[in-house]
Formats: sequence, structure tokens, C-alpha cells
Amino acid sequence: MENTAAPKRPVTVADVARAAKVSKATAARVLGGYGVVSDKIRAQVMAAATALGYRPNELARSMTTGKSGIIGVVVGDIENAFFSLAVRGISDVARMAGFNVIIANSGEELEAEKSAVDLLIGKRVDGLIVTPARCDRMEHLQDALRVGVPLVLFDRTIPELGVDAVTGDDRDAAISATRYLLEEGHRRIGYISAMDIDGAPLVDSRQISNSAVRERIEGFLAAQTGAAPTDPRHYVRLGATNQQRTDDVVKRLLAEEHPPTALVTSDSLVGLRVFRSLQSLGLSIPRDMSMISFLDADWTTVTAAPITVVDQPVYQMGKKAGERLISRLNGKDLPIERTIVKTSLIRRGSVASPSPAEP
Amino acid sequence: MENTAAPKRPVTVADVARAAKVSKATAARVLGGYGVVSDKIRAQVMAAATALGYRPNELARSMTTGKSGIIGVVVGDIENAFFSLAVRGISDVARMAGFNVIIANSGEELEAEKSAVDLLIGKRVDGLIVTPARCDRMEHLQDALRVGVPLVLFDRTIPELGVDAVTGDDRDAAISATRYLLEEGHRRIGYISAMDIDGAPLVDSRQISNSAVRERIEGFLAAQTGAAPTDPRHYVRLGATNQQRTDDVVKRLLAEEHPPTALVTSDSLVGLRVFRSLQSLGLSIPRDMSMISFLDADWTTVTAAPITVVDQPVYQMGKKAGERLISRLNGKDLPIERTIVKTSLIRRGSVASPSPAEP
DNA sequence: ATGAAAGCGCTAACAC
DNA sequence: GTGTTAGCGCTTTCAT
Repeated sequence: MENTAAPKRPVTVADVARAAKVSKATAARVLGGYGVVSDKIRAQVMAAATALGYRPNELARSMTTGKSGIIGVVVGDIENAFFSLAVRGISDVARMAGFNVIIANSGEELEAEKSAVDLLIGKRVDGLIVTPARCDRMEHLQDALRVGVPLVLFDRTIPELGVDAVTGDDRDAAISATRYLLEEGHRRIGYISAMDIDGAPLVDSRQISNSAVRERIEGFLAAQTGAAPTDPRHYVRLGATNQQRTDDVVKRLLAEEHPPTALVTSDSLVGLRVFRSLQSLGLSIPRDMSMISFLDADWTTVTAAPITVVDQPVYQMGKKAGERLISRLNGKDLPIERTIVKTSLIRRGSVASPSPAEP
Repeated sequence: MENTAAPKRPVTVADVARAAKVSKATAARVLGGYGVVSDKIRAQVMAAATALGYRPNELARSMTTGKSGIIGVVVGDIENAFFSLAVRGISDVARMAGFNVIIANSGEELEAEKSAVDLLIGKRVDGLIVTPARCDRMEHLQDALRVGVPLVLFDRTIPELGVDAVTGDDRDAAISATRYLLEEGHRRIGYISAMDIDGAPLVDSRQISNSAVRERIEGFLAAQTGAAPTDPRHYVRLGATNQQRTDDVVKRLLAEEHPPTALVTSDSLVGLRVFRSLQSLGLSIPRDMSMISFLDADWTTVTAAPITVVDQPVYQMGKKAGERLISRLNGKDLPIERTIVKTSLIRRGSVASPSPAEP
């Protein structure tokens, strides 16, 4: 006897109401779980509902309530372990709070980010968590604010925007990592990041539009004040966006008259690429080159010498961002806040003293 | 003078119509890009729209058209590189075709998968791509079909369901990997997977509810017919769901009277865990133990001996699944089809002949 | 080519 | 407690 046929037209509250011989409002009340209904009627309606195979139309529901129950998340690249872990954190708290998450990829491109935000607003998401590709372009984010969509920034911050942000303690983390290398005797340290601009030495850190990268570099430079024999900016290189470009960056760095004896890499993807470059150049870590990478990624524990890393509690960061947003969605009127999540240095085996001792 | 104030109440077609001094229908026509309107009026309306800062309410739009423009994707674990890559493939083709993707995590749990499917149907997704946690439970998927939501299975298949599926050539892949080990002289080969059941030796492969895992194991066994001195099922172990349980599984396997000389791991996460177990036991690859892992993951290229892997073109698989679904959404009436994507063995450095030669 | 009016499925006032 | 009635913002006949 099975389930009664294929209802091409979906079952609505009206259908259920009719079957249960009650008004639409009453049926809606039990189906929607609001208002008050007698147990008897409730049972009647439920019976009718399951018999007909009723499923609420969330669209219609959202439409009348004005809430979609969806949180929009715009990340730089979902393939990056950093973002997938963060998304997991966000999703977990979201699910607990009864929200769903819709994810969009910006590919770290401003235009894609813009249209993603636009689209999510069109879908009437209740709130937005965004990893802004650039911290100097925020019209689309102001748009979101203007239409009243709560926004939390993730990993990077835009102070002028006046919204919550959850980031790592990037400056401090970079300082710790750099100091550690300094203590181990390194005097020429390279810093490699993935920003999509040329691989030439850095001139002014303010030209870097990604606040996390910028702060990391500023910490890196600050830690070396008075300690480095030459301008440490000389060893800051951007543009490690893929393996080939990373190979170039690394090669050029090593071709310097006084090449660095240690490398700091700005995230786990760059770290992996740099590791491969070094590998293909036949350099051994930490004998020929020391290195520290940001993010405690999978691969850092299985290399011949496990990699010393700056451990960012990414999952926690995601959770924090989610919690913050959800608090706002639940009407809590909190002050704007930048949540800075502490990181720690995990010392493993990729750092050693430089072989030819420095003066 | 900036943008005119903060419109707490969003701008609707009616507002635009009023401002442009045309009827709601006309405004809707140009805003929605359908029907016919004179250029003059079109310009008028557009002007009014931008002036007021109109943004379409996609919810209302979906509500009346019955299409949400959303594809729902239910994956086992978004943190797993396998799934994030696949999602990327799906998203890319979806975006090109004008669809959005909403992702849900099942954590490989049937119940979570059920409610995810339910919820997505409630949100009126246009179609569904699901990685079924179990291939023997499909009521919720039949539900989807019953309400008319097109469905494509990913990575695993459920023949009885009669829907499209995109999978790897798991059986063949396992056969190739196993044969290769056989050719290298291995006679006792372990197979480790992550199914959430006990780590005891396998009795009957039909008890495995994940079709990909099952087929892999069947291929593994088939390849050894007549080649292995003992029943190869003895060396098939499940339950490597986390590092500790993997350590246990590996230890027990090595404690056998005749321990295996090579290991095949069912996916990159299990592979990583097994690698770590081996590492912590002080075993060197491939000297003390050979291994082959499924999936060409990041970490497999940076280990001291890079890992030989079964390379699954996951991104392509994701794209295929997306394309298939979108074709159906666009009304194409295709026959049910199981798309099997060919994999290949990438020989790197983790396989060597077993040290004490076998009789 | 444009306008008027009727819904989509649901919730939310407001009566009874 | 339960029923009645209005919409939400959009698309879509059906006239004009």
C-alpha cells in the first residue's frame, strides 16, 4: 500500500487543515510550533500532516517572518584548510543555534566577493561572516550594513567599517616566531606571503591591503628592529600564489648576495609551496634552511623534520565569529568588538642555528 | 550628500514603480528582466531603482517561481580535502550556470544526513547532490525523489535508488594498487579503512554499507585471489576513525604472527593517520613497511619518502556531478547513469620489495 | 507596450 | 483555544 502516490503539487498547511477539519490558522499553529492548541487538535493535525506527507515551505516561512535562518559566509578559498576548518566552526555553532550556513567562495577577488555579498543579501540571509579580500574596499560591506544585515569580519579587520571582527594575534605571533629565529642566531630572515602582487622586496607595509598579512609583516619587521644587519624589509617577498611563482620567489631570495638562513611563511599553503621549492632545490630542513609556517596544518607533522608552526586555533576562531554573529541576530545589542584569538608557537624540528655563524 | 539615509524597510518593486511613475507590473518586468518594455520606460525604472537602491528579494522571487536557484550539497565532512575539492568542483559549474550552492555536513552519520536533506528540501533547493553515508538506507533520498527534487549521488552509489551517481573506479583502482604491491613481492598486505565499526578482521564485505569502501575492499581481495598464502580478508581492518583508534589498528595488525609487509589505506585521512602510527612506532617507509594511499593529498608529497597514491580526479568528479544535476534541472531528460571516473596510480617512493623475501 | 488583479504558502493580528 | 483576515514581494495571467 506504500505512501499514497507522488504528490506533484506539494502539500500545504491548507491541505492539512482541510484533512484535519480545522482552520488554516490552527493547522499552521501546530505545524509551525507557535501559539496554543489543544492536545486533541494537535494530534489530529499531526496525523493529517504525516498522512499527507506535509513538509513546510521554508521559503514562504522566511518570506513572512523576514528571517531566513541562513547565515552567509564568504571565504577566500574553501579548499584552503584554514577556511574549511573555520567554516566547520561556524557551521557547528550555527547548527546548534538553529541556523544554516551558505558558503560562497571569493577566490580572494574583490569582484567575486562583492557579487557573493550581493547575492547573499538578495537571498535574505540573516547575517554575514566575511573574510574581506581587501581591507581598503568596503562599499559592498557598507551596503550590507545599510540594509540592516549584521556582519562579522573573519581573519581580517577593517576598523573604519565599525563592525565586529575575529582575528588571530597576527602581529604578536609574527613577533614570537621572528624572535625565536633571532634567538637561534638567525640574522637574515625571509618572509614569504601569497598576496597577488609582484615578488619584489617590500617598500611600505601599508601598501598591503590584507590586514592579517600586513600585521604579520609588521610584527616580523618590528621584532628585528636593531637586530638585523640590513633592512629586514629586503627579505619580505609577496606573490607566492602558486608553486611556480613560489619557486621563483624562493630562488630569487636565495640568489641574494646574503641569502636568508631562515624563512617564515604566511600561511600553510605558502608554507607547503616553499617546502617543496626548498625540496626541489635539494635543500634540507633545518640543516640548510630553517623555517616556520603559520597554521598547524596536516602536512607539517609528517615531513622528515616536522615543521615548527604558529598554531592558530582556527576552529575556535570560526566558532567565535559564529557566536558573535548569532548573539547579534538574537537581538543582543553588543558594542563593536575586535576579538583577538591568541596563537602559540609549536616548536618542532624545522629550526636550527644557522651553519656559518654570524658576526 | 551620500546615499539617501538608511532604508530600514527594504525597497520593493512597488516603491520603484511609484518613483518611476509606472505600474508595479512594468517595474517588475524591467527589474526581473522578463516580458517586454519600451527602452524609455526601462531607463526610467532603472534610474528610479538605482536611486532608491533597490535589491530584489530573492525569497519572494523563488516563492512565486518555485525555483530557488540553489543546489544543496550534503557531504560527509567538509574538513576532508576530498570533499572540499569536490565541493569546489560543484560550486564552479554551479556558479557558471547561475546556481548557488548550500553545503551541509553529515559527519557520515545517517541521522544528520537525513535532517540535512529534509532541511534542504524545505528550503526548496532545486536539486541535491549527496554523499550517502550508508548505501542501505535511502528512505530520505526516496523522499526527495518523491517531492520531485532531482538527486545525484556522489562518490558512492545506491543502485536500487535509480538515480545518477558519479564515483571513482574504486574496484579497479584497488586492484591496480594491490597488483602493484604483489608485483613488488608483497604477499601479506593490509587494508585499513575508517568505517565506524570494530577493528576486527573482515568477515563478509557485503556488511560494508559504504559502496566506495566496499568496492575498494572487493578489488583488494579479488586482486589477491590465488596470490596470497592466507585469506586476505584477515588483513582488512576497519575502524581507523581517529588517531588513537588508528594506532590500535596498526599495532594489532603488526602484532600478528605474520604481519603484513605493505599497507593500503582507504583515503587520505586514514593514510595520514596510518603514516603517523608507523612513524611513532619508529618504522621507516618504505624500508620497514610499504604503503599506498587513496587520494593524492597535500601531505603525500612532502614526506621523507613521498607516498605512492591512487590519484582520484576529485575536482573533475565534483564538476561531473554538478553538470549532471544541472542538465536535469534544465529539463534534459537523460537516462539514469552511473558515471565512473578513472583513477591512476602515481608511483612515488613509498613502495619497496619486502625485506625478508617470501617463499 | 502597459496596467490591474490574483495568487504563491505561510505567519500574525485580531476577533470570537 | 480556534477561526478570520491580511498581507510579505514577487511573478503572472488577463485585459486594455
